[in-house]
Amino acid sequence: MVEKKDERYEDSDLYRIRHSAAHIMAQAVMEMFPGEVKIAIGPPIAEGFYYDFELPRSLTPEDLEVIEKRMLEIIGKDFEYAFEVISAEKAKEIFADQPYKIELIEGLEAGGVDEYGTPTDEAPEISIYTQDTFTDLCRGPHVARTGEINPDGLKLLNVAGAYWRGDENRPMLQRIYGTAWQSADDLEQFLWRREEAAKRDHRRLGRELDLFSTNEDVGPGLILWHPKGGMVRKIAEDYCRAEHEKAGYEFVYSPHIGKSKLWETSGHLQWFKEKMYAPLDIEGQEYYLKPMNCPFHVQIYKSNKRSYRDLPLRYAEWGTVYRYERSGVLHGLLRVRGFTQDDAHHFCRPDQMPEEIDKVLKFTLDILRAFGFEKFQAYLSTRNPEKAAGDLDDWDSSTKALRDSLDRSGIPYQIDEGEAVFYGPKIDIKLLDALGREWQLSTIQFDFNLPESFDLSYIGEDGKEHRPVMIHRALLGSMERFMGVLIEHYAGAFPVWLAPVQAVVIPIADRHLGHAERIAKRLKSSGFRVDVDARGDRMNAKIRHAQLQKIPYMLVVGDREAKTDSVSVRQRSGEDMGAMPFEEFEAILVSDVAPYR
RNA sequence: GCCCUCAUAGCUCAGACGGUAGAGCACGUUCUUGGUAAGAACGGGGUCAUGGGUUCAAUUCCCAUUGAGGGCUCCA
Repeated sequence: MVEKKDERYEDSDLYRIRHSAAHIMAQAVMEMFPGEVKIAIGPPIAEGFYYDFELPRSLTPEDLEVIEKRMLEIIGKDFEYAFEVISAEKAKEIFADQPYKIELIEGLEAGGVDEYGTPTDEAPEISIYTQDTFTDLCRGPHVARTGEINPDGLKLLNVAGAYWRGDENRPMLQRIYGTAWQSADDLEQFLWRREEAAKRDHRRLGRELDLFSTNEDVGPGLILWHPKGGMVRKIAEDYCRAEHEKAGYEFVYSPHIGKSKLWETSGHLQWFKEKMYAPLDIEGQEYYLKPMNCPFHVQIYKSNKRSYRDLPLRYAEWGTVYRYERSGVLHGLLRVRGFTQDDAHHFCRPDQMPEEIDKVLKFTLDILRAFGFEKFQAYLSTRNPEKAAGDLDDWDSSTKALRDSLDRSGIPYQIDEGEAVFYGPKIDIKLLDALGREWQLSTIQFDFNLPESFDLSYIGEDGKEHRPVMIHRALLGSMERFMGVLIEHYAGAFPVWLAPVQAVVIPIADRHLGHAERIAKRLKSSGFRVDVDARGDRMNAKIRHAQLQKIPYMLVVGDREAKTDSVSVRQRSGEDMGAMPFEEFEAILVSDVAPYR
């Protein structure tokens, strides 16, 4: 990002340039299909702009070249942007043959929402911008003249389908994405970042590093973990389990299916059914594949009378759940149909709640930091009146409890109005990766619905039954998504503690194989993951192979090393650390992984 | 699910007016025994995603299905 820090994007020159570029694109498209184009909206977005059109035919990449060429001509003519405030009647006249614009104008007239559907306080005035032959309904702002757009900073990117107003019941439009920058350099940097992101794509790295795959016969959205990916995941899980144990969690296991009665009681069949798979018939009883683990944990809680002295109870499970996702939304490891949550449920007394939320928030951030993530943004999701179980007081008090805890934690947060799940408000934590991209993993959810519907209780100091409160949380979220994020964050070059192979021993000639095997054996017996590259290739090829596999250390051994029981160490950064005694290298490995043992 | 695009060897991709296919990498064998990012030769490997249709003939054209990619929407 190159915007100035304290300036809002909406106020920046870049925003005007992109907004204006969108208009110029619309003009070019309208000229391409005279009288046949219905224009929708075309705003600037984070790194560019788009415009949605209804067109007589599908656009091709060649069309984009033509449109881009025409845009450069329009820019070259240096047309002025004329701004005018007009009445709704006049606007309807101007856009008489543009049904989408008419709908927008009617929306503006009614007030309350702006042209992009965002709620506004006062009824906005209606304005138009005109450049050359093209007039668009628009509140601006724009650059003063088309010539202010740098033609070398402009590029059209791709075409995609998009529903009018994002509503799948409305017409499907064609959206052209483009980007515009102040300089050719900025554009180049942007394209470089895109390329870098493509290189880090976890689907590509998953194949190249032999971490995981999917398979047509297995089914879409279902992941097969290969030994290398499985190792990374195991290390991550082992580390987390140990931390959970230290933090007072107990481990439980639950089955993958449960009878329909369970899901009726829990409310899932009422609130979550569209994400659940069709039931299985077992001896005339209906069973459902689990979309969540909570009802099982609740039953474990219920298996005994609980005393106030027992609380809080924290049940953790790496539980694999299955949820129906529409085929078009599946994406690598990030959006799948079967995934394993690092799930846990806390049962506590109401008075323990604030402290419990504080603890789990801190625990979450500690774990994420351990994996190398430093920047976070939290979101507090509040009640959705359409989709909410339980009574309003509970929602209010629990939302307040979450907000108070966020305030105490000091991490920045936003409110997501109406985004809560059916059983309670929640905090979602998103993290920023090495490329500054935002990912949602962690979720901490208040749940007062299940204690109620399963009639949970504990015996208080007063000898009477009381209702416990429940927190439902996943820290890494799903292991699948987390691994996807981790792969992209590190571009596949996992830190030593997570690397599936931490070092590879490379014998220079066959006669050094014995020494290589001995080195590997000693490191393995100290608990390190070490391979010997015994293939018939030359040393150079083996080093190249290890580099491409992003193995942290390459240990070259030849005559000199065999004689002195040493290894020559090359790091995957390319740095040659030279020869060192075996013990010295082992100490390096030990210190690399020390914080995680 | 919807719109658009795509599917040829394990991977990345060529290919032909419709006449059953090729490269590089990977894999195997042999030669080479090397000092920090690819040594060489030879070899095995494809029902051209699946099912229909058109045709003398389909991997190629058409339809459907499955899967993948870019979006919309949604979320862990």
